[in-house]
Amino acid sequence: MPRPREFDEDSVVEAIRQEFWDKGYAATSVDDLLRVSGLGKGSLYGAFGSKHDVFMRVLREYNDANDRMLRERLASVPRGIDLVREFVRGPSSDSTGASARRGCLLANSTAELALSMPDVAAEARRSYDATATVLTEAIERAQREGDVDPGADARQIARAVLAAQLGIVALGRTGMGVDALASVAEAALGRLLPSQER
Amino acid sequence: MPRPREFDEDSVVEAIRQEFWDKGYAATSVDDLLRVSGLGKGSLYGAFGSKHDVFMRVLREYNDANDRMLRERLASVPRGIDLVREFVRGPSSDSTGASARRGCLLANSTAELALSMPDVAAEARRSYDATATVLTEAIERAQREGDVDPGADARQIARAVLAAQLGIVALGRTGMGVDALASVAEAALGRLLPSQER
DNA sequence: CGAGTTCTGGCCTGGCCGGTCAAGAACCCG
DNA sequence: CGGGTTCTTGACCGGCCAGGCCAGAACTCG
Repeated sequence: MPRPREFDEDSVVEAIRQEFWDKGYAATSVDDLLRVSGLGKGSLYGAFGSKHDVFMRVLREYNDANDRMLRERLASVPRGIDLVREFVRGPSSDSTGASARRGCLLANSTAELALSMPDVAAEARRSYDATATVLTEAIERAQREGDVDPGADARQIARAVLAAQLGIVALGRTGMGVDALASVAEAALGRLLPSQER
Repeated sequence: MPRPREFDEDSVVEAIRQEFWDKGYAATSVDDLLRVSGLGKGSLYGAFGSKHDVFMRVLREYNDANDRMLRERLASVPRGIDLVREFVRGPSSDSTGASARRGCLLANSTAELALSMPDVAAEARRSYDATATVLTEAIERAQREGDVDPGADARQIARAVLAAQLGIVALGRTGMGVDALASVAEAALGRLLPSQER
């Protein structure tokens, strides 16, 4: 019996995600959110709550989507080690460098907010842990497939790989060229995963 | 003949640095800066210019101090490879984890602002380049000292080490425990620098 | 077609935003 | 001790901030 919504919740979340991603949390005003979503103030607050609530929702959905994508890639990739390579090379795979400059919403948000917003820090831990878990599985598979030394601690390698990728993302944000970025990725890969068949 | 300043410029810059470091750029108001510095508005604007100007000055001095410290450590450390180890372990060396949570002012600022403030991005490139240069020198020295494979590309290793450290800093900001952080550092070090004598 | 429920747009508020400026104080030099 | 210069204080500006609120619209179901 109620009046139905005139907007699609998912596309609003996506539009708002773009805005937070580009400007950061504090630099994005609620008016910005209204502009990009096309909503009125009442609708936004009614559907999502405060600015902080919208942001947490955006961040959670972003992380969930990333983790899901990573899992799907792991299932579809020919060898476990390929996922790891893809993961580390990802940030430098855009030839224009635009997406490298943009960085990762989670990494940006953590750097900006983790100290003052405990829930952002907790969400970051949750998501990075999920990522490390998928990477660990990929590396264990790579060990079974003979691409990684079976005696190594897969979880430790996974964490080192995650750190390297985060570092590459951070460097990419400086506007450093994608070729230089790619060479960092290759250097890290070559040393973190010294497989026999490179 | 002029009236002399009543404040010490350096200690004002330091107090303001703490504030920007803890809260980020956008979340820090000019009133915050006045409060922590004890200055009146006119004095602050007269001495430093706009909020943006103060911030850039703080950031530059922070980076310069870090690069200078790294150089000094390179000069005083027994072996080149020790500097690299120190550098990667740094973020996890505070047992309480407080400084790990705080992260690095440059990394935080780059993540928050690089896209919307080109001068921040440029300053980040400059500083990371300086860091990579010192690391390269340390690794070249380590090659001469027999701690690193002399056939390797020192600059490439340096960049991979820098990326790993940046990643560890990023992970530290999530509030992840220092012991886990230290194990990431050791995993990265053990694989990036497989010296014969570990 | 009326009652009940939710959604929508935007007005309103109190306060904080970054930044300017004027008036007077503190100092040095002549 | 007076003139010149810079520094300090704090009032003030227009505008934007996040969020509250409300009047009315859109819909479903009885």
